Amino acid sequence: MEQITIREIAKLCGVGVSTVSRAINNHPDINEETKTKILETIRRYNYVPNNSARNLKRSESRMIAVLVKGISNPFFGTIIQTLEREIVHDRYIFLLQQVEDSEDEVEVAIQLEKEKRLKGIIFLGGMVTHSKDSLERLTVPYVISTVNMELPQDQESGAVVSIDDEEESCRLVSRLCEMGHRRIAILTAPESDMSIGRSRLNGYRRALKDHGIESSEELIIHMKRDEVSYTLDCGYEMARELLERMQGKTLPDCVYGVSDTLAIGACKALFDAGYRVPEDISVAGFDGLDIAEYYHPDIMTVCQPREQMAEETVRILLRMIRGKTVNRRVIFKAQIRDGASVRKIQQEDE
Amino acid sequence: MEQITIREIAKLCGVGVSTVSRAINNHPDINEETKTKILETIRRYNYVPNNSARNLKRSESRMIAVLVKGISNPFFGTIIQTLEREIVHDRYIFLLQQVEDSEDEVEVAIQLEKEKRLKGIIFLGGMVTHSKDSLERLTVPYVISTVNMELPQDQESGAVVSIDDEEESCRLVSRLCEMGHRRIAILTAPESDMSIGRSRLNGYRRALKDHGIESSEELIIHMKRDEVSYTLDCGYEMARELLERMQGKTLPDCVYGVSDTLAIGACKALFDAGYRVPEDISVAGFDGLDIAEYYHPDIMTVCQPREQMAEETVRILLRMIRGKTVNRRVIFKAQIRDGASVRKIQQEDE
DNA sequence: TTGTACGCGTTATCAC
DNA sequence: GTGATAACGCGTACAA
Repeated sequence: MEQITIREIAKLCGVGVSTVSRAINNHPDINEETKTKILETIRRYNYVPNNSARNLKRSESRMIAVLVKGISNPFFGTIIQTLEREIVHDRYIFLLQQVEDSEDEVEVAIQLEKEKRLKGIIFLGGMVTHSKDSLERLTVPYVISTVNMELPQDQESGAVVSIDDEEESCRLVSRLCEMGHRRIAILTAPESDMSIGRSRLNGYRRALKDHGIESSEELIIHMKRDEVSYTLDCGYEMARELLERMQGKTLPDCVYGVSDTLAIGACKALFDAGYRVPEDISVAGFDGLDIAEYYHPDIMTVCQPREQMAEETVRILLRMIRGKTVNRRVIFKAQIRDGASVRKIQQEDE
Repeated sequence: MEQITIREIAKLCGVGVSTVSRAINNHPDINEETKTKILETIRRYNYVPNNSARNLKRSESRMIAVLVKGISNPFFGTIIQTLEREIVHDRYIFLLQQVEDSEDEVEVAIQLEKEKRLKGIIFLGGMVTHSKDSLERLTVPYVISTVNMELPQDQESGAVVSIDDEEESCRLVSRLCEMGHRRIAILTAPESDMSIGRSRLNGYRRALKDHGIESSEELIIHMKRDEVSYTLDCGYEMARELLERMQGKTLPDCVYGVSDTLAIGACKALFDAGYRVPEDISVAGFDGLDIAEYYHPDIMTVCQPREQMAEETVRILLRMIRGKTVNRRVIFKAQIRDGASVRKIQQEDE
């Protein structure tokens, strides 16, 4: 299939290639008449400029890329929308790039930066551990969003926007304790995980300790097979395992899933086993997904200020692009959203 | 920031650029020793080839692009995963490309095809109406997946894989009728919509007619403001409107949301209004999302065979790429998944 | 096995 | 206002 090029358009119009280029790119110094004629033949012949050639030649673009690992994660939905809105609002071009689980997001970023002459980069998800060596190879500003990562001190072109997972998890569990819950089970990431699963587990442990409750290993359910997967399925399976472990023992007062999806999956397992939520057992989640609010009963959860975080992410990135100094670490406060999935336990229970 | 190029690597190693190129691209005809030396210096200097230049020069790639409109739609989650698995399995490179709501997916495809020298294209979502003119400009095979679109007869390089939305919707509503429901409300897309919302509404109408039930306009709720948005919110709002319309009248037996998200949103509105599902009113959905199964009560729905459809999509595309003839229109049969959200109504009700 | 030279399709810099 | 022409960075005939 013969691809038509700018040269042929030029020939067809009896003009030089640079004139065609001017017409395409809305340059001011061009005769309106010739311009319309050129655009006309471009349409007639369905000519489409080759982006690779353009990127190659162009010294810069106004493009900001959002690299997201696990794009089907419902947590990212509104965040991506907000990022896009803000980026486009500032007249930058928005590029959403999916990163495979097996890929290294920083490597992808480094390649993309060259390929598209990026102005800035936003990382969403992933980023558990990254040597400063690889981050140093980025030559444009970047923001790591919704992942509470330690940034090397000398990374002047990088910033982090997130919540404090451990702290918020601790607050949630404290709240549960204050509502009279003492036997609180947790569904979390594999033992090997060093990301949010770990932080939220640490917060859980700290809250129990603060309330003089001894944490029991049998109430801590980790995902199997070292696979991090915050899915409904997974929550279901983990709750099943919990119930199995509990045979012959007293049921926990409450099950805390470190993501809303885990919590909802757990609810299903409890219902299937004939329990009621929250009458027989309470359930709490984390993240503040819409579905947690729409579930019946609605799930008590830690609501991350996703829109604000996304807005702040873009704000910081743009400031860095413009060479201004910024706060390189912004930790948002989350809000506990009460839900009917957690009941208040009478003091007489103790 | 000085970007290092292949030429400088060549100079540093005291070899020609072609030798460096050979080392990068794993060409066989190169001395192992020089190759390792080159790769070593590439690493030392953090050289990264410019993809734009590569794409420009390369006459072909082994890349298949998946263009998805509305990437955060949970319906696409497992489909995308399956597509990727199958594409990678056949040793093609998978590229996921988001298409903005405001963009024309075919235009994006035409550009991308040139830029990346694509071998094939898969469209997911969108594609409501497309003139054959624009589709004709694609020079590589493509498959429109999960959208039941009419393809112009002479489009030899295109195919469609989907379900028959009208038929399946009709089957679902017939099932509801057979379970004793007569006053069935439907929550669907705006009147202007000509895509799945329209088809599913048509199926609803046909089923009622088949069962000798007169369809009542007041039981048909369209989305507001001509915005197509299959969200929980939207389902909630529409159910609220339905309840308002029903003041002083008998409640419908059942609410049918043309997507599971709408159905779940509707449940919330019903619960908030003090009704029980399904005791006071039944609810049914469409699509077969995981969350419909995990919801409490679990939602009766039409389960699209998403994995099979995704597999078939790739199979067809690969056959086309290899120049074989294919069935250019594959309509899958969906399966009604029963759920506790719909109750059986005694015949005495009539 | 290796190096030279050309071309991929475009934009930018000049002259005119 | 317009047209040559030189890059952009890489892959690949072809010659060595």
